[in-house]
Amino acid sequence: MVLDTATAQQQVLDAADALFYERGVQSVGMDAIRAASGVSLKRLYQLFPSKDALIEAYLDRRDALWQSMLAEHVEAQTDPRERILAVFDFLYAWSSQRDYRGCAFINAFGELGAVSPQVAEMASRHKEGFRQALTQLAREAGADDADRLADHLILLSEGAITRAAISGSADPALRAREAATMILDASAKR
Amino acid sequence: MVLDTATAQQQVLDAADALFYERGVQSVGMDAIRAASGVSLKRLYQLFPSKDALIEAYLDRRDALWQSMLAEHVEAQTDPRERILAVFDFLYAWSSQRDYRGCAFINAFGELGAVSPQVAEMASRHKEGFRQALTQLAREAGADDADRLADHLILLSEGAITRAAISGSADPALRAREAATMILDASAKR
DNA sequence: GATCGCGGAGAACGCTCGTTCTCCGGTGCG
DNA sequence: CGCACCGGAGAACGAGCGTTCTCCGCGATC
Repeated sequence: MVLDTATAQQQVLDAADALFYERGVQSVGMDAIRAASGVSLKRLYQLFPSKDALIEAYLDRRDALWQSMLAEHVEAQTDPRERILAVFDFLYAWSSQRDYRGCAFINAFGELGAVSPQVAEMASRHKEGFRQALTQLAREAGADDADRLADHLILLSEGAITRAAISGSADPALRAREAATMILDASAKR
Repeated sequence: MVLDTATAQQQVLDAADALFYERGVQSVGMDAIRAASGVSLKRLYQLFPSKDALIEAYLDRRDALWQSMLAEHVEAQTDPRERILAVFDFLYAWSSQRDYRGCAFINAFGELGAVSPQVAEMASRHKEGFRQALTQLAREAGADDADRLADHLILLSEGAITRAAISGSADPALRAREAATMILDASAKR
């Protein structure tokens, strides 16, 4: 089977995403990715010169996908407060997926953060991006200390993400949404 | 060097704890634990028949240690509200440690949760224990829905734990404490 | 003092895995 | 039609690792 570069790359990334996310980065061998993608090892190494490069591409794509899914939920709302709460609706929808396994960056950081500065850096950047998105939403909502509000909201979000993964339930996102409304009310009343 | 069983076990667990926590479970070989503990491989395998068994012992000890550190901070306070906030003071102290790398259970779950039911189960139990401790504190504080309050507090806690690990700063614990006071105030006012 | 057995040091074994190499069939171009 | 090249399949290689085995010295026992 002969594939042009673009679709071969797509299939490799699809396979890597599914396997890395499901089983963790270190537990998945390059051969498993070859088998799942249907792309020969030779080609695989032409597209990504090492496993590290593939991991990087995997995380890059996750980051982009995650941001766009979040944006989709947020942009469906117009009221500034509803836009903030939409973050938690997104988390609920995400953590309800059958194959949900938590945040790929937190998982990769736990696995390799101390061993690969590359991965640590990408996790840090991913979370910083999320922080900035929340800060922007907090600003739009007219918070007098948008940074602080964003910090509080991000704690609830991260908590919901990891608790949902470990407990295997999407409930934490609902609880996080409740807590977020309380924080929003308390912030507004100041 | 000849060691009696108890101290050999102690040294192995000390070495395993330091290495597993710092670099992740999969990145550390049995030989590294042998070198760090000064216990021969033969003895090591007499004490722990497999790496899996050692991982289990490592997590067990972490769980006990973590619970006792938490209890220490909580019990230093008598006022119910202060006892709840002491949880966040504990998180601050913990995440300020130089070798802090987040929650060992979250990290192990990210690495092996999908591959080892053993590890997944232990992570789940550890978090459940934390949840129950918080529920107890919430009850003592007279919350009308202690379970819900505990759920909100645990989200802030988990968020602080993972954010501190990735950002390399202990600030998240301070932000979590602030958010917790807001949640407590809002809960009391109902 | 001879013997037995436990423990230490580390070599050995078998397996996995990241990466590269070999062989080979097919395809496009002169 | 012949040839050069690209890509596929998978063997091969070298390293790392979990686990076991071998060899040897030492202390205890009769």
